[in-house]
Amino acid sequence: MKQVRRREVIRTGTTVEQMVRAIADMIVTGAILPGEKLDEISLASRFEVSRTPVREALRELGAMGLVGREPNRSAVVTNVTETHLHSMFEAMAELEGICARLSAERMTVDERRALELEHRGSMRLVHAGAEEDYAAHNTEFHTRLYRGAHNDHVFEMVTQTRARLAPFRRAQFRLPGRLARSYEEHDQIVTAIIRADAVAAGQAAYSHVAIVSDASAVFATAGE
Amino acid sequence: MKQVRRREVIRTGTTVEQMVRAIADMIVTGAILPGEKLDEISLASRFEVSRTPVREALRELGAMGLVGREPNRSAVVTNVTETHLHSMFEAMAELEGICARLSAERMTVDERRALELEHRGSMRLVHAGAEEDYAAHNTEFHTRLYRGAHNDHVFEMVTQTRARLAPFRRAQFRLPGRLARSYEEHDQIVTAIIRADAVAAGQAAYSHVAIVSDASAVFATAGE
DNA sequence: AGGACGCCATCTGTATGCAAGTTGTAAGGA
DNA sequence: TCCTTACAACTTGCATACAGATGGCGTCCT
Repeated sequence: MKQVRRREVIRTGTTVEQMVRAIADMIVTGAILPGEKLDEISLASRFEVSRTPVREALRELGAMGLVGREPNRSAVVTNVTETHLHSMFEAMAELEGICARLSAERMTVDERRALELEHRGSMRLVHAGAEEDYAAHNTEFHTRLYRGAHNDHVFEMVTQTRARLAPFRRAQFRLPGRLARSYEEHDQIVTAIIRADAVAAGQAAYSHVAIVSDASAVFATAGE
Repeated sequence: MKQVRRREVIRTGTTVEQMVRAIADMIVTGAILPGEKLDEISLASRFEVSRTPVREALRELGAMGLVGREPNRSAVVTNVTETHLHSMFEAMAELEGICARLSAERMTVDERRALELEHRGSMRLVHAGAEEDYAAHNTEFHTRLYRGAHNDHVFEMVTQTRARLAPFRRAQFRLPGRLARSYEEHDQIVTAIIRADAVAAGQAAYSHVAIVSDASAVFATAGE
């Protein structure tokens, strides 16, 4: 059976980098679902380029782990096994813990203040139950943690891991009461960082992610 | 000035994956040095293929972080800054710590036994001062730690990080007394893992790598 | 003599064509 | 009826050709 679903043509600037980002976004945002095939010709026509740059984009996405590639087979949006998913969430928790710990030690005064402001500002989103907006805030909040660690390589790893987990985490804030609990957990992290309590920050961040992982694992399997 | 140095033709099987591995090996083993340009035409003739698969291989290496790519420029073996190098070593220490900690918790009896055997067997290499052989043992030893963590994603991250650090770590066992000290540090890690003492294993592994990092940083800069 | 402009060589980026491999399907036989 | 097998359509892998960009070098002007 063919992919009958019609896709609109995408007119970015058609450089390979932009295609990579565009396809990655589609995967991360769920416009393309895990397991779905990405054949080169369709993508080429969607982006209005030839197959050559598409192939390069797919290979890059493969190296990033977002799509799987086998010889003479279409690229496929990676459909990770449950154990691999678990390993990614666990790794994510470890990485977040590292970032929070290092942030507690290394953040500048300005960074600490900015983090706290960002965090406090999200309280009204919790009260309003604005899931979408809170999700955006959440991304920003965590990105600040990653940057605050002042370690480029850790930043790279955590960013990539987050990208690969994104497809499985989409519905996390739909869980009843998750917003409020998330805020609480952020609060512990922020407090520890302001205090420069590295151990507490690391632990708080670790469990924050670990909790989300449990919740999302349920959703990921339920959504299939 | 042209790259006058003659390179022999490489006759692998000429699939892109093999080219990626071959080029990655050259970078990791130092056959190609950081900062060196990798122009597509030369590589194509060396591998006896056209530019197309070479381009894909280079893009993949770029995604892996082994080479840098800018628009309309040759790929360049990544010449990391000192701070980035430091960040990678720090990340490596964190990852090793995680692996050792998880290994202490999760290794099977067989894995623990194999690790210990591998370790004990290396003692004679220390006494013989066999740097090359000890380096091979060292790789094997650490790989066992990575596998023992039973976490695919962590394994992936630590493996990739190690690959990117390899060019800067080549001479590490040339330092006087380093072999014996390395053995001692391995011993602490093994002991902790056998005891299933996660915290001790993590700390021992962390400092083991952190120490190596200091030593190698010296060498990396001295080698320029 | 020094600097600026422009041309040329060279390399990267993309398109297209062809060969090889894979998958789905249909026909034939057990 | 079900399984096997062969063929056909389609998709990927690679090579080649062409277009666009960049950097170096020489020339010309000041």
